[in-house]
Amino acid sequence: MKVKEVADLAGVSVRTLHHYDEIGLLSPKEREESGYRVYTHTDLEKLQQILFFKELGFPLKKIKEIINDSSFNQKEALENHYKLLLDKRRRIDSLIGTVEKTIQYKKGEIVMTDEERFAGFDFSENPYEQEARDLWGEKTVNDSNAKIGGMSKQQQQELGEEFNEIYRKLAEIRHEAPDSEDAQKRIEEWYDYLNKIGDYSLDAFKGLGQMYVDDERFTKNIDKFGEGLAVFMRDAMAYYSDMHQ
Amino acid sequence: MKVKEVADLAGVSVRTLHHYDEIGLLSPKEREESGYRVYTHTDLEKLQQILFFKELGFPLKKIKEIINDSSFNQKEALENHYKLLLDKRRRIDSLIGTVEKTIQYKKGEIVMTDEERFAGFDFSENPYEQEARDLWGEKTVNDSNAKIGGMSKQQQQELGEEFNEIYRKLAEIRHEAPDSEDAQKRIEEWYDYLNKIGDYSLDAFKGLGQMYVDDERFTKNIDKFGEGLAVFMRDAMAYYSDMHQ
DNA sequence: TATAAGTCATAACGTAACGGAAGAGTCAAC
DNA sequence: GTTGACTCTTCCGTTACGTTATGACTTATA
Repeated sequence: MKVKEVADLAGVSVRTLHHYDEIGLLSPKEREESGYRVYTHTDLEKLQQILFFKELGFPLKKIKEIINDSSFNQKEALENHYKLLLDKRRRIDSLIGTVEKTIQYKKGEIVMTDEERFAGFDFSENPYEQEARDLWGEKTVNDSNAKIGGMSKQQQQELGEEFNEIYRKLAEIRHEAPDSEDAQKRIEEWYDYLNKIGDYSLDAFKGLGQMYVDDERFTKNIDKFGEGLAVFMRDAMAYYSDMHQ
Repeated sequence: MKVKEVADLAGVSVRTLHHYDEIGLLSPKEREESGYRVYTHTDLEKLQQILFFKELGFPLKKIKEIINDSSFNQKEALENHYKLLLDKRRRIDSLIGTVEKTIQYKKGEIVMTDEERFAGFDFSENPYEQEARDLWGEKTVNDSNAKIGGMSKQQQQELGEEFNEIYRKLAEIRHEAPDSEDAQKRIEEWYDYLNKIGDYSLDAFKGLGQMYVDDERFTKNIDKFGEGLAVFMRDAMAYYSDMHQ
């Protein structure tokens, strides 16, 4: 399918699809010799996913992180969408209630507190946003190590790539012993990398590793690269920092 | 109430309230000697209205036009909000249906057309957006005469002011005869003004006047400045163009 | 009553997700 | 063989705030 067909089908603009291509969110693999974008069935499925996330208020950057993640699970995602859409409907219902009340109030039939007047607007009041966060990981793998905050977005993105690279490499060798030469070499890379961002003492480094196992949000995100990676990293990081004191 | 109280109550940021003040959407009348903004009860009611419109996807500029319009009717507005929220809920329901179907599809239980895959996303498919437009006037008075498109936003805004000015003046004299000297002088201003934007022949000018009466969207918007203004303008414009052929 | 914590103000720059127009190539149809 | 409908890339514009930065004001507490 060509771009306008897709746009009409999905109810988005051609410009939007171009934009999604630009930012690498949805880039149709194929191009005709003319240079025209050709969207396959799989691209349509992906677009559907994207639109679900968008409807639920996720920023495109986050959407990209989520669905490009190798461990992204479509079925799980759909079930989460389902939950979040129900929440959203509840919010709308709450707003409808507020409108009804306000109409009555205007007629002088009831009184209304200021709080009631804003019921349904306040996102923080209901679990909607929080739930979304919980379902998809507080801040995603990319910035889960904080500190990154103080850098330019440019720098962050560049680091993000390397970040994922290191995780992938570690995942590959996660069944080796944490104190093996291979593992320790990779962990050193990890330590050096972290110190390009922040300032990690060996102790902090060790503590961070422990957190990978203790904090389930970290565990979940890290294990996306491979089951058991968090534990493996904790052990390798502990060994590394003990050895270099 | 001071700004943070309001922000917390309504679930918006302080910056948002500052922004609304900046653009003149919601400017608390009172200030303490310290310069602090003080929001009254009426301001809260207005904020509620604003948030309803925002929830329904109206841009702030349009919201400002609507609620600052002297003819703005709160009760009517609330009833429209109610309708539009119901629509929105239907859209969510449709999306929920789409998720359910997609899950079944993934399980291999059903087949799914590409159209079904995007049901609920496409705003143009359901009457939601169109209804919103109908309820609040196609493009509002400001740009209902098209042509303005080819100008910088700056210029448009400047013209917008004058635009409203002319309408107001015309409304003041709308009970005089359309061929009176007064009326014809004002209509000439109107003609000159239009030709600063586009290129209106006298015939086009006459036709435009007729449209003010024939197209109920125009009628509605124009008559906001005063009941019967559209008819008055049509007659005055017809007379004017006949006289200057 | 001093002083720190919290809140307020303005100002100015940054960002996200496109919109819209320009200029040029492509494709199907008549 | 020329329209008319699409397509491409490029680039500037816009909306609705977010995010500091800097300085003044208020309030709770030592």
